[in-house]
Amino acid sequence: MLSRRYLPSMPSLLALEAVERLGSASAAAEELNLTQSAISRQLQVLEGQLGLSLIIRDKHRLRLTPAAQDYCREIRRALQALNQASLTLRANPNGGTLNLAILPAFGMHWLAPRLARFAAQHPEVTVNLSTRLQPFDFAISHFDAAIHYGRQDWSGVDFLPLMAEDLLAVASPGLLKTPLTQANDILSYPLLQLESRTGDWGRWLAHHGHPNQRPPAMLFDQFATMTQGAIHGLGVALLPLFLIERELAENRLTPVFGPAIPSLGSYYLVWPKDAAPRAPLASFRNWIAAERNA
Amino acid sequence: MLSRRYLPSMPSLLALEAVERLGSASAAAEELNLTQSAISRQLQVLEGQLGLSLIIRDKHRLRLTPAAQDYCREIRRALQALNQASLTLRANPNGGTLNLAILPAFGMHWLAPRLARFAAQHPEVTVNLSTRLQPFDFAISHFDAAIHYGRQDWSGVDFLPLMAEDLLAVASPGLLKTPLTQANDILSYPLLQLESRTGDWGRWLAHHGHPNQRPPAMLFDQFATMTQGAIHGLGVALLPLFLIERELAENRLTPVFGPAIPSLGSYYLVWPKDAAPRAPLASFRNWIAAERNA
DNA sequence: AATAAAACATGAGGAAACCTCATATGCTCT
DNA sequence: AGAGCATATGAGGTTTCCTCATGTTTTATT
Repeated sequence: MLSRRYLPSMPSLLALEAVERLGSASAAAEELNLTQSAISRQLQVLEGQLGLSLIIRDKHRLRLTPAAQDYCREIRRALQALNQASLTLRANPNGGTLNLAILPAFGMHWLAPRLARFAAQHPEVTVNLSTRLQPFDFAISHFDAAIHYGRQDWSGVDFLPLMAEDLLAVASPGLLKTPLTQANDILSYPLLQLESRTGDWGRWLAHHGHPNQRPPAMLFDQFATMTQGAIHGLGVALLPLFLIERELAENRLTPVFGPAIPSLGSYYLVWPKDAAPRAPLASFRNWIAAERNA
Repeated sequence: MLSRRYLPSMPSLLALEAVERLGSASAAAEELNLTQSAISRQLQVLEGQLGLSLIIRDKHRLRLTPAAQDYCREIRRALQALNQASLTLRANPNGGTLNLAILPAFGMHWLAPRLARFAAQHPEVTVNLSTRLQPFDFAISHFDAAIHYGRQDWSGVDFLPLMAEDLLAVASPGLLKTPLTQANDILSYPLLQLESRTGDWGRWLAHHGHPNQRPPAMLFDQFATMTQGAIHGLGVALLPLFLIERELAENRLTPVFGPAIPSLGSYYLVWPKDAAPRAPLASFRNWIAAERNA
């Protein structure tokens, strides 16, 4: 339960936050369209209410104590959440909001082109997209749902498969002087790999008859940068087909050896199993379930 | 930047939050030690400031609009964060706070007995422990550090190995009528397994000369419940030695076949690579680095 | 059906919180 | 030394917040 007694007032929190960020009461006053006097008093009020001193007044400079800096970190996050929630509500007074975590590559290539249709069908829902590179625990995030890649090895969630993935070994057309005659030859080139998918090259080699290898590779955190690396001749990359159709068509990337092989994981829409049902999520689920078949 | 203009006042947010939770303005007034009149006015103020109506006044009952319910969900979280931060600060005005995510089993058996020593050495640091079953992305959580289990396959983090783990196949003493003569025989008993470690039985069998198996198993989300299941004769479990020393000593669990085998992963202290340095985390890291060798 | 109980809205007015202005004081830099 | 800039504070005005008292409508009870 929230007790009114220990919650500081909004102006005092804003004052502290601005002072911490801007380094002086005067600067904070300017940002908040107040006088320096107001800031000074709010800081005193806050210290009085919390019953401790937050600020070391040292030769007419304001310095926050370490504890106050920690405190500031927390309240800033909370204030931003309040601000964001209020702005979202103003922007969209009738419908709901859907907070969706996406994978950057999938979001750009698969979801983005389709999302306009969802927005048209459900103008009452505002979709907030936020990019995450890794699966995460819904219990500590504020997302209604997420796009994950993997093998359904998540717990406490329901999911809906969206798309399988095929991986093709590609490189810049200039990289290979002569075509490869066997898969193993690829080891003489630098290999590019996603840091979240470190087994892929081993699987690719096994698929072509060279099991139990775990070749070293340059690591990238996102497909986008890895694709750019491959285009610029950094090495051979194992990339999802759906991401590089254009690069292949325009001959900026070219297959190196063999056909595309199916990826170990797939893309899923994932949402927490025990969350209270919400209309925006239900709409989105229904829409995406229809969309993935289209 | 936070603008004062769109941040509602604390009293108005508290009023909305309480009304949503308790269902009436009168009840909210009682909880907040205010009059019903005050609540009624605060709701009007909030609606005026946001420029929309949050409440459907239907036959003298207050019902929140769907958008207002969504809004409420967000502000409640933020208010609780503010409350929590303020209370923590009051409780510990001089030192810092360390927010640590732990794995339940490791936290109970390894960390808890040692943590008192850290608290004694660093009375200025308050440690907040929070149990998480899975690794997570620091970018969306508020943790300073975490205890993870795995094989260092995380990105954007630094880590410190804490402890390796040995797995022993155990069961209730009454479960096996006759001792097993070969590892394979274990397949005639129900197997218990952690849902986050689905490869373990396969690895155990391979270790005993039966590769490429992936036996079905009952899934548990935590070691604690799985241990209880094993004790009560549910089947054979593969459990970390350090968790079941007592159960073995008191003969509530007994080894089934073979010695303990090393686990694929280890326990690590993990913290975000790019976070601003903080004294509490540094102290904790130093302490735990010394502790793990003790 | 009448009545009591409970819920919300609102006018009036006081208290508290918040802010500004004016001014004092101390540090810093040239 | 003096200009410039920083914070602190007394005095006083404005706004926000809250209560009291009262009225209206709904719901429950007798």
